[in-house]
Amino acid sequence: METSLHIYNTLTRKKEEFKPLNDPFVGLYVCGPTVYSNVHLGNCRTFISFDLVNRYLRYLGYKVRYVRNITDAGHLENDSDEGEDKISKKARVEQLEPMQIVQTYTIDFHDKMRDFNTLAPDIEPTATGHIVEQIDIIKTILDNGLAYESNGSIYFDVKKYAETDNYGELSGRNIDELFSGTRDLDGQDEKRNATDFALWKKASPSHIMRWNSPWGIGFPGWHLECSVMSTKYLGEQFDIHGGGMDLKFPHHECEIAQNKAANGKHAVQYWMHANMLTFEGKKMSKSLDNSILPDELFTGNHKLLNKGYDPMVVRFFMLQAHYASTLDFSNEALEAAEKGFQRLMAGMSIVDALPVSESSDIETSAFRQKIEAAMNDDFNSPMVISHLFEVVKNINSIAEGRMKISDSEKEALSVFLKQIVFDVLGLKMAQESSNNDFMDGLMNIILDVRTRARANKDWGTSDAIRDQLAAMNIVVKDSKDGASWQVQ
RNA sequence: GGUCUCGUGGCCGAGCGGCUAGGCACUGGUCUGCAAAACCAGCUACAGCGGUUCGAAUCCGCUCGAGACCUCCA
Repeated sequence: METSLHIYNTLTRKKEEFKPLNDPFVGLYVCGPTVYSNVHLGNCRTFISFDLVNRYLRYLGYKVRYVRNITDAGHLENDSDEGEDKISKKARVEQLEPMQIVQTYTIDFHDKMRDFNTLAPDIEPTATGHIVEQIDIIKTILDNGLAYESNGSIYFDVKKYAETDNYGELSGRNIDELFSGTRDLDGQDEKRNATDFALWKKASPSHIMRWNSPWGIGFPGWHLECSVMSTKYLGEQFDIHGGGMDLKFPHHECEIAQNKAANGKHAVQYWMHANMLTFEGKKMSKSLDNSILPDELFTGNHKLLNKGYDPMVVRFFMLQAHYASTLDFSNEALEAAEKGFQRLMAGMSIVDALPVSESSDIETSAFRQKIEAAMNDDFNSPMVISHLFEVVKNINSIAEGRMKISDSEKEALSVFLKQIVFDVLGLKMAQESSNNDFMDGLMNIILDVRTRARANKDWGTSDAIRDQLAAMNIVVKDSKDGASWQVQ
């Protein structure tokens, strides 16, 4: 049983005990989105995964500085040298100012992150806000002889770097194979080797996002911003760097190389990679045209969906899988998650009203120990949830008088569950489908009529009301204490 | 083609050398005018074939199958 936090480090491919560089402070950097379109569900999974990490670190008492960037420049469309900047292209196509694109999708991103109840990062820097710093680091790398200028652009010299350092240490790539596999450069290329990547790109006359630099008008390379902003806000060395699995190569590999080329240090102590959300076994991505937008999922307005799901149901669904495993998305899986989530929340909502006894059959401290052990084991949220359902089972047993709980244990359980479910897992009660007094008033009248019909054994009226409401997706639930309703 | 990961009951998904994870579905029960809801109980799976071991879903080998990265992606 793990009594201290262990993290799977994708650099060493081992689970390692977490020891912050500067306890109790923890530096956490996560690669944020490129804001050229709406965030899709797969993106959200990564950020929810690292939200769990952030929340648990705070639960453990660490003083976390969470930095997550917004990529608003420099991210090229295709090959890291050929294509157009994604934001620039969108701006050109839609005839908008690039910063309009950035603003629109940054707002969308923030809205969705709020829907999913993720904690905002402490610092959210943008690439365009750090052009000066990016130019500075390029100068340093040039001075260190690990980059070269070519026709107004600056490229990182991977081959030179690989003479003293291990390019490929994170992704497990063999540098020689990398060179031999991509040898055939056409004569036009500005780069010395195909593996070299851009630190600064010369802007063509049509390129709208452009800045002045010692090498002429241009824009920064994509990989640079993360090196620069993590160093600026977390220092040359910091604790955890996270991102999606698909950023491992080349993005994170390049980041490592840039940092080492600039200051000789491997910045990151623990590399963490969140795995992909798949649909029918395939990675959800825009290019495969199988991605789903959060709003489509919330409303159910998508050809692949039978109905809409509350953001908390989606979050719960994601937390039922380990962050480092792929998670397959389907209607069935979501419906299962919805039922499970409701069961968990129902259990939580009756804790405070539980009858108490002198003695107690359950011990909150035992649950706490198991649940913390699960989280300590590389943030094993599925295991945590499994333990929580054990707790729910006990809560229900107490409610039905088959088990006992003491007053002090009840208090402890109530506090603990809120900590784990709300603060660490970041769940909250799902929004009532209809949370307004007008609707409640109407429904009370209707259910009151039905209750009176039932009292008179007028089953025809009673069932007609129930059936008609069901046709409107309103489910009537009868219990000993009267009828309640829910929009399905 | 290269690098790597994974194949768990009807579905999703933990576990990763010995103690039947969990959720959903399903079946039975309690409750109920009936149904639904809720609750309780049942449901003993680890791709195939070899090997290591007292013992393997878990380690090793092979076979089959799937996926990711190598080009933009979280």
